[in-house]
Amino acid sequence: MPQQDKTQEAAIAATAGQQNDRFADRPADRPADRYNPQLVETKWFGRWQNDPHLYAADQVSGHADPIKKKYYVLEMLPYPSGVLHMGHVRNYSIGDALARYMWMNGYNVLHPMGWDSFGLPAENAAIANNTPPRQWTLGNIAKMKAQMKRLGFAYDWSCEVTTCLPEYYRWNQWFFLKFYEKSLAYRKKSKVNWCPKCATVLANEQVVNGCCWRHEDTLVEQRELEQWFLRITKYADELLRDLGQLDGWPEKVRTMQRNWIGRSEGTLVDFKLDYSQPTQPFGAAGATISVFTTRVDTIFGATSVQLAPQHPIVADLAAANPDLRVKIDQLIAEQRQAKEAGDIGEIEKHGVFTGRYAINPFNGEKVPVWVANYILMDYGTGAIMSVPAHDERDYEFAKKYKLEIRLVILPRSGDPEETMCEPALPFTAEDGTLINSGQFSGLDCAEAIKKMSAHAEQNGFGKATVTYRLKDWGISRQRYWGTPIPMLYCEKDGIVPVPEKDLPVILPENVEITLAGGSPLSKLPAFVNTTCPKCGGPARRETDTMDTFVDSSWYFYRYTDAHNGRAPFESKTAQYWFPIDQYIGGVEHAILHLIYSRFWTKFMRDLGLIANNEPVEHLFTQGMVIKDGAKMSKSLGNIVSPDEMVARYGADAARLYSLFAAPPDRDMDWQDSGIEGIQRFLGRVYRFVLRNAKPNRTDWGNMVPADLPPQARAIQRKLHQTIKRVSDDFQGRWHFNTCISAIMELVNALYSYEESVVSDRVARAPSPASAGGEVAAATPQPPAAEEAASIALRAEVQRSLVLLLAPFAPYLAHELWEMLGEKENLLKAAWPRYDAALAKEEEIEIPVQINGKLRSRVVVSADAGEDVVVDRALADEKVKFAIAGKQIIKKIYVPGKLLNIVMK
RNA sequence: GCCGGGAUGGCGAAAUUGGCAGACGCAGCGGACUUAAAAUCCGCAGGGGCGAAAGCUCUGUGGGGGUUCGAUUCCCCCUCCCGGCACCA
Repeated sequence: MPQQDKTQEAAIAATAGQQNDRFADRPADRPADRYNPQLVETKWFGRWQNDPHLYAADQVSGHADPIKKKYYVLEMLPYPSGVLHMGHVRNYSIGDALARYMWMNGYNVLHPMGWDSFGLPAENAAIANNTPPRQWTLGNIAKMKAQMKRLGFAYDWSCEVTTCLPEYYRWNQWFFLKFYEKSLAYRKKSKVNWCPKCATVLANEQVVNGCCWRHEDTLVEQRELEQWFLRITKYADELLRDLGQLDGWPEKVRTMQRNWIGRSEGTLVDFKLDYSQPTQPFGAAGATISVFTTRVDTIFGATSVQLAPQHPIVADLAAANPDLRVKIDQLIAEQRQAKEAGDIGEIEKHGVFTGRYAINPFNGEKVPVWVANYILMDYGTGAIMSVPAHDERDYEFAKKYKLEIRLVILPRSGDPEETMCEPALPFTAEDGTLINSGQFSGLDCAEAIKKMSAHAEQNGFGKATVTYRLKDWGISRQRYWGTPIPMLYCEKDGIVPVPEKDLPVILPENVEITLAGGSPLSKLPAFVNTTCPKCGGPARRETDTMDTFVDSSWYFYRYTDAHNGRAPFESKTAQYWFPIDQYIGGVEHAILHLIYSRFWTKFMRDLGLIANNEPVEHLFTQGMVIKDGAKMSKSLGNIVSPDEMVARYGADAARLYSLFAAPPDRDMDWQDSGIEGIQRFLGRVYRFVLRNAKPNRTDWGNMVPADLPPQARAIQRKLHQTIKRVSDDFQGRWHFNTCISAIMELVNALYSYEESVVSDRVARAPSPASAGGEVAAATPQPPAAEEAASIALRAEVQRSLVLLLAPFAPYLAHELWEMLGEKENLLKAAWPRYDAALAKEEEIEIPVQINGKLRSRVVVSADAGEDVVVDRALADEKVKFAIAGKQIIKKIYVPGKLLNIVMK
């Protein structure tokens, strides 16, 4: 504990004796008279530490309570960098509030936490500090776990998952074998991002503006490497289709996934190179150029074929033409530069004519074959037909190189009699009619696309097809700190999977980590050299490790059965808990993690391990934590440390503030002064309960009488309104900022009530109150009936107030709960219910407008009809004045809301 | 360029279905308590004008238009900020 707190504590202890003796009936360990978060939180922290099963879900196999409904609430697991940041605190505060709310509503709640603990930072740290990645990682986990516990998050640590341990990653390997068995894992050559300074592969997300994230002046190269892929594209259609069912997901995320999958229906059409011009032999790539188009209806307007510079046919054509080779290399360089600069969209279009022609199979026309820098090899077939009249890019290109522009679609006119007019070019809309298109002239575009695709297929030069932007998932990483891919290479038997019984393939330790010379594992003969399980001969191990997104694709299933040594998890248990009821995390994972997870779930379903089609029922993406107008980052120096906040204001204040400052789905602006206000509020609650809690009284639980005095009735109404507001938000829109505001309003109302009751009593009292500052002590006794009503009401209010606060500020809530003399565990105490009748206002104030301008207000009973309101309004002096001498045209009454009198 | 989200007091924000704009909190100001300060409690507070004051009045939700008795909210156009995607054929 910091020195400051010790002195503060000492000061409190020293003054304690001087305080009045109203709490003489409290036991010796009585609470401090002032809210001291450190005292409260360390006390409960200690108790919770000693109860490891506090937050454990009911066991499923055997004796889960069949009446309780399950609720699986999950926050995205962190990478163990070693220190929590405010974004984590916000994320976990949302999930924790929800978990606690669900517990209090009687659910069987699963609320686990784990560590996404493989990945490159551990290797960097190993190089920088000469610490083994495992040691560094496990040390970080210990630190962050301690931080999480101190923050009071209610996790069931008995099912903690640490992805870098063999007990977990062996199941990554097991799944990989299953993928391989089903032909969904395969090996092929592929382009990867390569940083020459790091001498290693980078993930796409580690390439920033075409440069290495750690060497910002070093351009990333593309290298061809043999890589393992998972065939996610097999599920592309299902992944797309089922997005439609995920109505518990933000539309933004669904849209992002839809775009990422990028399904595009179109037609493949084969253009044969012109045989009548055999000036060169055809190369290995053959003589047919297959193009992909979504607008086969415009094919009669195709006036050239455009190839990506990397297209295999281009290499053949250029082989015998050094001049062409030079120009094409130039195009490749331009394209690469644009990609690296991240503005491939703005590349200036360049192309070069190959000197060859191809034949449009629809009309037998010869069209020139060009190579262009705006054609991408990794989309479609890397070749297009160019239709300048009906495509903006083709139009721009044709204008530049003076290629023919031929109109083949006219806009469809609404009136069939009307002559169709020539559109401004390029005309790219799909509501048109074909012209100059042989037998297809006169068809609508949509109909033409179908008929022309069918025509191509019947005649063997094309077919309707679907293309995706989504690519198969390359999971090989030439790094050390990851799951070894369980495959072997035998000279005799080729690629051989490691037999299941030999799993896990253990990641060796005591490995020298360097950035040079390829994967560290490849330099370990003891790891690499093994025997082939088929022939017993010598074999080499795969030395690549898996992408860490593999780890996070299924970890939430492992939570349900974290210690299973025979299977990744027990199906029955997973079926009980899945799908996840609520998943909470940052929107930055909208694509990768969340699409991989969906893919993995569908694969596990096809394996028969689970029954659900989707892993996550409701997804919530919280906003970023911002300070001084920018995302918190070391380089900007605007980091707020959770540890420091906990030390200064307490975990409750840090958590409550992270929920109070903005709605959770929006970015929140961290202001140090804001958290002080929250601490003040918690102190106000503390003092109120401290003043009013009288745990030894026997009339504590008495029913609140129906005929309360008006001021007490107002408090009761406010209480029930507050319970309604907070409960509704948990059920619906999750605007915890306004929930907390509502609780603050309730507390403010209690202070006013206390004040007014006291002043009433003082007014009634025979003599002025004696000095002393503490209102209650100075108060003369009220009549017995009123006192009883007041006590019963206060008991209800205080209990409910503490319960309402429990999801947001658990430490203080537990402390106050104990102060109230409650014995039951607050975590399992019933969430307060509101009574709609008690929450209802008896009298309401109706604003009266004249011609839309507010002129007065009238007070009526809540169930008053329009006549009453109008009568009351017309009798109002201000209204009378405003309408004098004018004529009432109409009266608009919105029940319970407003009256507007329209005048002339 | 396309697709989202956003713009409201000095600041973070609220207004849930078209109905009193600014709840709640911060900062600020005034008062009480105190020898004093801190802490605490009470009160004031969008801006302009008039008024000693109570109050009255005009104005105000990025800008411009529209629909409506009534618009922060719905429609059209524009500006700026944030996020994602981007010659995807």
